[in-house]
Amino acid sequence: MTTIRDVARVAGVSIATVSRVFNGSTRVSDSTRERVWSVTENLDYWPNSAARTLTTNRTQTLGVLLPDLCGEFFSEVIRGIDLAAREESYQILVSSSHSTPEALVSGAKLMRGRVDGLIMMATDVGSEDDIRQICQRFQVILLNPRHASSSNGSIAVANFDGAFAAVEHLIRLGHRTIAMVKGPPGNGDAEERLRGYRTAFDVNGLRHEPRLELPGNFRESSGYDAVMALAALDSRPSAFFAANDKMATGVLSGLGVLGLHVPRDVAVVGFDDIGIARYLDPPLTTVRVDAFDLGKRGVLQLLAQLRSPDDASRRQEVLSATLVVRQSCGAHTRNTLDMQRSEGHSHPGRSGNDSGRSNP
Amino acid sequence: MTTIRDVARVAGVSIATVSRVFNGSTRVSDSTRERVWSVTENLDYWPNSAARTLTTNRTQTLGVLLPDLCGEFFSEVIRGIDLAAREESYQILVSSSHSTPEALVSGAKLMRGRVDGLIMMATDVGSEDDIRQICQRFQVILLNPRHASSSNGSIAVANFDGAFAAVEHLIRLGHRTIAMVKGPPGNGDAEERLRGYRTAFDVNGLRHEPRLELPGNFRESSGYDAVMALAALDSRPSAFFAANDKMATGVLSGLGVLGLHVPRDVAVVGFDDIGIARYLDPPLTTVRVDAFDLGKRGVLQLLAQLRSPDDASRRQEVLSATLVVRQSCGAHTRNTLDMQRSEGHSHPGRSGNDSGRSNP
DNA sequence: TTGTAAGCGTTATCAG
DNA sequence: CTGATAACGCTTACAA
Repeated sequence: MTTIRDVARVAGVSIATVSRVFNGSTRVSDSTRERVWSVTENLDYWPNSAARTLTTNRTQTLGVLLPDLCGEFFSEVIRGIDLAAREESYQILVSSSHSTPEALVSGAKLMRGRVDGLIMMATDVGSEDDIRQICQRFQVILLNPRHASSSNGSIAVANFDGAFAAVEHLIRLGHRTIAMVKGPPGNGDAEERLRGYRTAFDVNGLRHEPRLELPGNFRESSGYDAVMALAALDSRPSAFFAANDKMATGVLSGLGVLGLHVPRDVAVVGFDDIGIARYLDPPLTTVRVDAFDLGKRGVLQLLAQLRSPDDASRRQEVLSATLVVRQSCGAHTRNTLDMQRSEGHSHPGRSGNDSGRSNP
Repeated sequence: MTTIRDVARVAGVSIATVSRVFNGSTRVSDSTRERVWSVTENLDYWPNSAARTLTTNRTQTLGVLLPDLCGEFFSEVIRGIDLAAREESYQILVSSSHSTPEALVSGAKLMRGRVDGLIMMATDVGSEDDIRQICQRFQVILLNPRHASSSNGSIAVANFDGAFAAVEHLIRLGHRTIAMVKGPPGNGDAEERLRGYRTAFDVNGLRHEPRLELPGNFRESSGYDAVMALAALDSRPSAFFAANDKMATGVLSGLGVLGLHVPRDVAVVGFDDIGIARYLDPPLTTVRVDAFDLGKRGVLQLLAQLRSPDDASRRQEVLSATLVVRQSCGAHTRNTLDMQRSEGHSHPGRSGNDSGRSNP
């Protein structure tokens, strides 16, 4: 393994000079510089980044701590992080699939000395202490934090606003009995979405009935189950709001089994706008969260923070969640299949995910 | 920033002893061990991984070099890598979005001294020299390599076999005039799939007509264009084989516009089995490549290689590509929509991507 | 069982 | 402009 010493020896200079050449110092004569470069080339020398880090305390690397890499949403977040980081010549060190706060901390420990800053998505049950522990060692940007505290930069997702907009939209369409399939208890996103649901009723002078708030766990099956649970009731809801798209898919299945047509008999709205949402039958009205942008913004804010670490004003950004109206809510009158087709073709090859590259 | 020295000083021992405690050496008295741990706790000391790397030459990190992180396929690969790595207590250092061989090399350079090995997906136009340069510095596993050479471990994708199976399936269904929408020229995957297409004809004693081989670029629009290009012809094909699912989607759009029903009038088969394939109308028959498994296997093989570096026999694995028969090829007689529904509900919450966690 | 000290491959601070 | 040399934080013989 060739080191800077080898280059220095062969070039007949000191290692300090070689180092200067690599770091673009001007205090090197042209002839020396050329000689060093040429030797470097011949010896095919690659500097050791770890050693460099030890002295400079800089890594050109951003740590990414995620609770789980499963699912489209996280993939998109990672993609956003990666692209933004690459743009700024940073690499990313990923440690994911952390299901417990302890695992999160141990992942963070391994990053000590190997990253300039951290982008972190806290777990559902994230212990505040553990997170604080991490935050006092690294420059951190929290993605979708439980509680935005001013001591850390963060990018929150407008769960409340999105849910509110979705339910208000249903109310505007004339719905009064709107069921909600909730997310898992203790999950911050789920709670905010539920709050948005309830508030939409309040604001419009309506009452939200507890019996219409059905348990769910973000999985498809719980959407299905929710429909079945309500099927027996006397006054069935005219609309369903599911706390995520997967459960909305289950709701569609359940309604199909019951012989109910969507949106003619029942309206359905989801949350997330996952890839398949527009391909469902009928295309799902949902609330879109731009996961890619979430990651990208995290990087940009972290980099800004790294550049002015003393700046105490850590920003708390909020990523908007926007209602995407398709067919499942009944707002459109067009034929469902026609719409699906035309939507599929109106932007050929222009979807955000379309890299135009081979798969694989 | 507290270091091992601080711990040693406070605990009243030498740094060597502290180091021994952390590294689980047995040659430390119980009392000392306890004292060191307690001081570590109090000082809240986290070891510096970079420094440790410098002496041990081990990083517990795997480098991942990808041409591009866009698209579902790569996300899945990353996910497979991440999960497998995590399973073995490795972190991953990602450098992606490399469009040129030079960028790939510069990404690799930055990994010098920071990874134990590399998982690399070579670019379409990957210069052999650059790749060799990288391979002689790191333990490398090549994902989906252009040409599997025995000097490197690799996981190839059975593009040829998959395409062959797809086209043969169409032939068995009675199709004789089968158009192919090709991938971009120069792309290894595309070329192999084309070869599979042609060979299926040869093997069955049929002739493949060049006029039925249409240009494509892996984007949706080129599938659409291909259909339009053939629409004018006298003897229209009874089936389309697209080199990837995105183009197959475009083909479906095009046929829809022409008023042709799939699969009654024309059969369509794609390649990749991207997430939406089963939700298309009709559900797309395609060739499935398990991207997750590709990444996972890469990690496992790399780790095996790291454990016996001298073992000259670098394995060349091949990842199978299997035909997934849905409705678009016409092999099934069931009602299309019924099938979609039942498929959607028969495995509620059990899809590979379903983490059961919040999105976000 | 513990301490001393020589690295690991760089960068950075001095003199020259 | 260039060269010694002391860090950087840790591991690991080698001694004690």
